Amino acid sequence: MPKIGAEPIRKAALINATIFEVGRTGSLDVTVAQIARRAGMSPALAHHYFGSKDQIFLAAMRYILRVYGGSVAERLPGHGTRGRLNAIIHASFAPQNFQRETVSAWVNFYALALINPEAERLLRVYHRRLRSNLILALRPLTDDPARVAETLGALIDGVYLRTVLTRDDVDAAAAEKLIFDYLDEVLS
Amino acid sequence: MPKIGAEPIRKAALINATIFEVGRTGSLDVTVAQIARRAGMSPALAHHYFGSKDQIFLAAMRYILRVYGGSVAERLPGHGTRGRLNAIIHASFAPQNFQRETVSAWVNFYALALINPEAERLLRVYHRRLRSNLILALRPLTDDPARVAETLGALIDGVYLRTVLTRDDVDAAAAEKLIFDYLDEVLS
DNA sequence: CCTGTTCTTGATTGGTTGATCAATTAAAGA
DNA sequence: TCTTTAATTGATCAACCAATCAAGAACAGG
Repeated sequence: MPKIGAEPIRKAALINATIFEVGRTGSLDVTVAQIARRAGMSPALAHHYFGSKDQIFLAAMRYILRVYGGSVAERLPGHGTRGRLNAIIHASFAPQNFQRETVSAWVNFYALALINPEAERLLRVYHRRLRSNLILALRPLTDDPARVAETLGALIDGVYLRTVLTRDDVDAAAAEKLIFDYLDEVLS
Repeated sequence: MPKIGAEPIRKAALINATIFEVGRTGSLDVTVAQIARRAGMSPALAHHYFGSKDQIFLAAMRYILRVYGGSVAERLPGHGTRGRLNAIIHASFAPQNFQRETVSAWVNFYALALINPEAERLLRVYHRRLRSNLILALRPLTDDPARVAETLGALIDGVYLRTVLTRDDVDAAAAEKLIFDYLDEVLS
């Protein structure tokens, strides 16, 4: 079985398995053995490719952020005056982001960012990128794009968090509507 | 030493120690032994009073929510037309909420709510109470207090989360200003 | 002084976990 | 064919942990 070129395949499988297991258990309290078994290999191999459990988590977090970034990018520039804005908001409330695995990954990575400097750095990068995307989208629509972007970014995070944490029936459409209502009010 | 009436004192000490240790480590990955030692007793006693580690966490979460609720209540009704509103917002961004222990407790309890039904219930209660407080405060200020309350609540959560997660220098004043700017725009 | 209750812990246990390492298998290259 | 390199795992270890329990210590009430 040992064919050369297994590394990227194994790593991808481990990242998938990590997100799946974090989603299934709802916490970062998953063992390397669980992850490795889910990915169809021995725990020793997982350590071989990633070195430590922390590195596995960070790779999974990078992947989640990359997917989100990609989902924004592929919707840009969009159509119309608010095309860019709509694209970003729509990406943020895409069904993908409400899947159990994604939700759990985000919330737990937030917690991870509190103790792991690299996780914190990744979160910062994500925030910066979202912020500059929003400012670019808002420039033709308001006098103070920076301020509106700051508010809008926080609002997106807050609405997302409340939707996933305190709703049985996740209503992405309602969440989006709340954002657009805000925009209708603040843009004019 | 075994004086009668130790239970509430021991429990309080354990709750304090729990919040301290969760804050220190930045995660829920603290042992009962750590908590008990910090509270100046044996791990066995902690189990004796709370039954399980989960119950200790939930008691700590109840305490955090109660403190926040109290900090809102003691500022109400406030002065002037926006008195109630100012009070709630001011309580949400009080220095206490930016202490390492409090921040870590909140973020980790968010994650806990994903897997522990009782934690989720507690979070729901908090959200409901904040919501009805906001609606009451907004009734004389807008035609649609429910919608503004929903937005404002999410905005408070989002701004708080971003402030504590992606800032080295926590600037509570800037966070508050962002909230008030939103209100100035949407009210009137 | 005696008895029941509360308080308290040391010792223990059954189970788990991240990580290491030697050893095996198979492909690639010369 | 022979050698080097990548892939892969079983076995294992040292550490840690939540929970239990029996037993001791001290107080209150009678």
